[in-house]
Amino acid sequence: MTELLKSHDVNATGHRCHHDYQINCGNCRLNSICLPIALDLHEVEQLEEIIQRSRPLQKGEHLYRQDQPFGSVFAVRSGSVKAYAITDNGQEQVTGFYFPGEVLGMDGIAKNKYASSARAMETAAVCEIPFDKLGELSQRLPSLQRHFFQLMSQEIAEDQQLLTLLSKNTADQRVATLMLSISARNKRRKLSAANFRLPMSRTDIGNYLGLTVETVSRVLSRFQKLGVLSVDNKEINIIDAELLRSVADGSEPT
Amino acid sequence: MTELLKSHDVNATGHRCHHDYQINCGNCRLNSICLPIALDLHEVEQLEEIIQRSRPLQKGEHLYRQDQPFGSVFAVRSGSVKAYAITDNGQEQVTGFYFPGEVLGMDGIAKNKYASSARAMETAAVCEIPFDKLGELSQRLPSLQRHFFQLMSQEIAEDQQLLTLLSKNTADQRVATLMLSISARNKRRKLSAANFRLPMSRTDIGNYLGLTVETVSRVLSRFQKLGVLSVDNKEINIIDAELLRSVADGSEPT
DNA sequence: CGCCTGGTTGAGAATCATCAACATCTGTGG
DNA sequence: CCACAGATGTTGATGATTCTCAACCAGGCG
Repeated sequence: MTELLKSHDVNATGHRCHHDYQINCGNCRLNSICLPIALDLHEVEQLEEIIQRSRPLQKGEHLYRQDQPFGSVFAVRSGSVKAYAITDNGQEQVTGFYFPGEVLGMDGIAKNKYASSARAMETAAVCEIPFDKLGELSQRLPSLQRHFFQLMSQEIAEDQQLLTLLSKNTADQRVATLMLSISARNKRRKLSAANFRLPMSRTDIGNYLGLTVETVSRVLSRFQKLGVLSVDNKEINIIDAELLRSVADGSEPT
Repeated sequence: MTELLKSHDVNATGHRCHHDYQINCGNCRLNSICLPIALDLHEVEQLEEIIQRSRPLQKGEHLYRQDQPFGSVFAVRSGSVKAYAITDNGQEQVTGFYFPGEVLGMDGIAKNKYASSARAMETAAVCEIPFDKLGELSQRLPSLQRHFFQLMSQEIAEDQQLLTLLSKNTADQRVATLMLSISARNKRRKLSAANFRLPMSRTDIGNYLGLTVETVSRVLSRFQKLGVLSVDNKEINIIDAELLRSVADGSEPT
């Protein structure tokens, strides 16, 4: 319990230093994630010029809304964002969680309007990248064009993995996989892979994974009972990562 | 029964005329689907030059295989193709069905190797588009670049719709939605929206929709009993499209 | 302090998976 | 052209996982 509070402090500190308005792509700690390409200094400067950094968004504020005219894609700089779509028959589907360094909004390009809405799950800062300018710039910078093709391709590949998760895996496997995913993304940002705070509600987790709140809650409780991880509200502490992995890939019959 | 045979002939005829080797993008009946952009004549010619058209593939032949080095994206010219991925723990997941005019293989761009395999579900012809050349050409033709961004964005948006389907909808809704999707894609190709032959097996349908073969079979039988559609092996005849839609969106409690 | 949202836990119900038998279709070789 | 074998599809009976409904608990905020 007291252990968990410590890890929470670490995260909170991480936040504060990210809310730095002076940041640019060149010095951004996230650029190896957000722009994992060999853009040279001059090229980064050109990209720099089209990117807009606004004030941090408050929890609940929207980056964009479904059916609004598409204009920009967004890179998360700090905090976290969820994307969700409302279907014709009015049900909400969470389509993704986005952490610092990750890019969202690309589903709007096809129809020139956003296919989903995006809102901050906590205080968050984002870089807004106007897509028309990005297109122009990509005409001149082949590596930038290639990078964006890759980003979109990655989103496709990840969605397809998620399809498999929803289509073939049990509640245990889905929850375990999400925990591992968040852990891995934390690690990539040089944060703890074992301790983290979930920014989203149980309802959002369930919605994303195609499960009810109750099932998510039960699964997490069971994981705790089994000693796989500890749960204290939104604080997660992965105790036995190996076991969690074996649950996720189904080799561990829970 | 005899009625159905007739519709089958129509499809078969459609096939034959598509297996035309002389075809090019300019005269391709599918170009409004495959390239729904304002490429001018000269631009189409340039695209033309990089596209490769090989002999038709036999049923079961692969366009590409998972983990192979990524090289090209493919447009289906005739027949149909399924994409599927094998997960770490060895289970197969069908990630998509592709019909004439549709483009696949874009999941390979991110990691420079294909994230899935693709095989012909029946005799099929495809256009192979080497991606490095496409990238170069996109540098010079802004509308082509834009088109490919749109294509990939569309794939993302469609995958996310599929996520919703798997995550929130019943077996009935999933099957109904797939039938409507195939119907709509048929219609787009100026073929019958009501009568068509499913190129894929029940197993593939179930795999794609996250259901077992038995469930797919039962659902189709029930639909037939309810007078929504008629099923004769792979021949589908949509009898009450309105009812089918209401089943798909959940407003019809079957 | 108490309300309200969000989370947990329990009991019963429903959907879909599993297992099993049977039917039908396809294509191959006699 | 027919017969047979293997693959594919259908149908039924049973069972497991997850959902639904309901009660309860905890924490945050006016």
